[in-house]
Amino acid sequence: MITIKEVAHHAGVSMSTVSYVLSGKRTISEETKRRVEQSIVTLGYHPNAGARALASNRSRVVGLVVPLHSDQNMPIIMRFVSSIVARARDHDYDVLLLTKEAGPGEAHRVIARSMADAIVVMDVESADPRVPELRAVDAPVVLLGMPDDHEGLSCVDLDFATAGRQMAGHLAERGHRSIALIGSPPSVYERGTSYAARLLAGFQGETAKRGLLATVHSCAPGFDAVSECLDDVLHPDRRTTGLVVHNEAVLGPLLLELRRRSLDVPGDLSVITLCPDDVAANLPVPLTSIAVPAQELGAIAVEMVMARLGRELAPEVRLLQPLLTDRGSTAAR
Amino acid sequence: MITIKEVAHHAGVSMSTVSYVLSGKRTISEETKRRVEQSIVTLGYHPNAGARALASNRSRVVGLVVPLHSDQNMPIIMRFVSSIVARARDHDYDVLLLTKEAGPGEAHRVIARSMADAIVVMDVESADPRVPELRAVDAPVVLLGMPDDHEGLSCVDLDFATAGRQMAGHLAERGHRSIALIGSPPSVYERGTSYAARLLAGFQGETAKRGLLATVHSCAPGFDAVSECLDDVLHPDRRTTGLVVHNEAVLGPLLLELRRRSLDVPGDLSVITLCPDDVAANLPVPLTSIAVPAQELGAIAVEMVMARLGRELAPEVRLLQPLLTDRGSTAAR
DNA sequence: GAATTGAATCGAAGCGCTTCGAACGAGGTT
DNA sequence: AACCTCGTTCGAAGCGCTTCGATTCAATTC
Repeated sequence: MITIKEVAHHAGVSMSTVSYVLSGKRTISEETKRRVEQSIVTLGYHPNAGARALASNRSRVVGLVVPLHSDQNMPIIMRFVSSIVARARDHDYDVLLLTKEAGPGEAHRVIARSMADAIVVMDVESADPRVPELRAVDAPVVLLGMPDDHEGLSCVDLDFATAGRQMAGHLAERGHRSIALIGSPPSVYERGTSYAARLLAGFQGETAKRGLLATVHSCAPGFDAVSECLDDVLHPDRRTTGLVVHNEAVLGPLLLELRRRSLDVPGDLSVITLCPDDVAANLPVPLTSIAVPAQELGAIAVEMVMARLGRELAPEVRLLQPLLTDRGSTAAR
Repeated sequence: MITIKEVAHHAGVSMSTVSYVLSGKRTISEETKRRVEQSIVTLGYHPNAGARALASNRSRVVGLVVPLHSDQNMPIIMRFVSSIVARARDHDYDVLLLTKEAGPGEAHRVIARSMADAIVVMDVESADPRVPELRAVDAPVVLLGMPDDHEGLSCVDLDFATAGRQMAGHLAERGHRSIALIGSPPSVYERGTSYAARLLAGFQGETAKRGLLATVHSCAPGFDAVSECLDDVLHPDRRTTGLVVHNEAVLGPLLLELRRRSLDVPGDLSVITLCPDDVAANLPVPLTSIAVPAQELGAIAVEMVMARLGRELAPEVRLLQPLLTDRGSTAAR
């Protein structure tokens, strides 16, 4: 293993000079810098992370708590992870993979052991049991998702309430008077998943305000469940003409089932959804949708965490405003 | 921060004694051990990972290279990740998240910097460009997937050739004489995805051996592509009675299209597939299938990597034997 | 020309841990 | 009584890096 000492010797300078070339924390003459960098390349030097962490009291690692068993939304979770890793690397940070399933102690463990300098937590729920423990973690913590009680914690999320309002409004403006929200399986609501509840609240607020007839349906994944749910949604009494779908896993089967029933989108039924843009665009019928800006949310989370690494910074909640893309799956009536 | 020194002082022993209590590398009297453990709890001591890594030359971290952009199969990728993290934690190892997209240098980087002790690589392809670089990494490396040239590297994978044979055999034994393999889109084969090619080889070997009439079809996702593909598969000349599907994305649309054509499974057509068990079970028609044992594959990968951490061990290829679950979607004729 | 300044570099003291040889008794052997 | 053994424990030397004065030397100032 090549050490900084060997580099120093090879370049004819002291260890500290090499260190300062690497960190840029003191001015080094161009000439010396060049020689040192040359030696580093020639010898193939790689700084030892453990030694660095020990001496500097910084690991250059962020811990990321990922829900690995989450029954659905895997693709979108991956998008978050992917953007978080990429942004972290931009800051020359690596990502330590922690799982939600391993329990709440994990964040504390990696911080206490100085394995990571900060924590990003995904998939935070309304009444997330992890919140108290996270509040006690002695390092910057940023949550993706917004628990009801987020005092003292920094959060980033999409403004789901506004999204719910927007989607209901979009249909209302096109003359729909009876619309339905197809949401996640009951388990998701029971678990108190914050985003589901907030979207629901926004949806119901808007439909009430506009005096629409609105129904809400939980839907499990799988063809049978979808078919059953549709039976319910399309009950003739209600003459439902618009669907707001907040359940990515169900989109494919739902469109299949509509086709099977010879219901045209948007001729017979208008459909609007909230899901990643490429999912909405690549369905059998492209859907008008609000995107979950996973990329941006992840990037913001990393920025927030990085900003809090050096200095003490007040906790902050950032709600991204939804953006609606019209793909022609909603019609006027 | 509580250090081992403070623990030692509190327990009235030397630092080294505390260290040995923690590592178990030397015998310590019951009495002393008890006192030290008590002090650790009382003071809330957590060993500093950097210091430990520096002194012991071991990071207790494994690097995991994950394909984060892979457009499909996210759920199954998560299954792998999840089992790998869990098994690694069983060995008191943490997982550093590296992305396939960040390029091949990543594995080398984290090893050279002693950020990780070993590497697990997911989603390895036939002619994976990463293979040469991985071979040069100075640490245990285990691949999930089997490149054509895997000399000097350890690999774990499902035995796709046998799976192809089994599925063809399963239909043959039920009296089918003309069967079709519906595979992935051409792009997958062109990319040289190792598993697709191996399954194909097994399938063709078995059908040849048994003297069956066998055709092979690439199929893109989407309704139209599936319908077109089916036109081809069901060409009257061949009187195809059995389908082997190796393309998870196509399963739903395929079954739907068969239904639309009033073809009963398994009455008119027997279908067998390779996909995760819960996918096979939750389709409109539950399908007899071979599962991808992600859990086991991940666990084996971790075991292999751990086994290679202490001692020098020869590279090894482990192919898990496929397990077929009958869900009644194939009939005798 | 002595004093001051400032840029560039050096030296050494840690950071918190592991590990190896040495030390120390107590008990058993000759 | 001198000598081993063996089970426990201690001391100290690093592991490779960062960082904080201290130092050097040339340029500038009075």
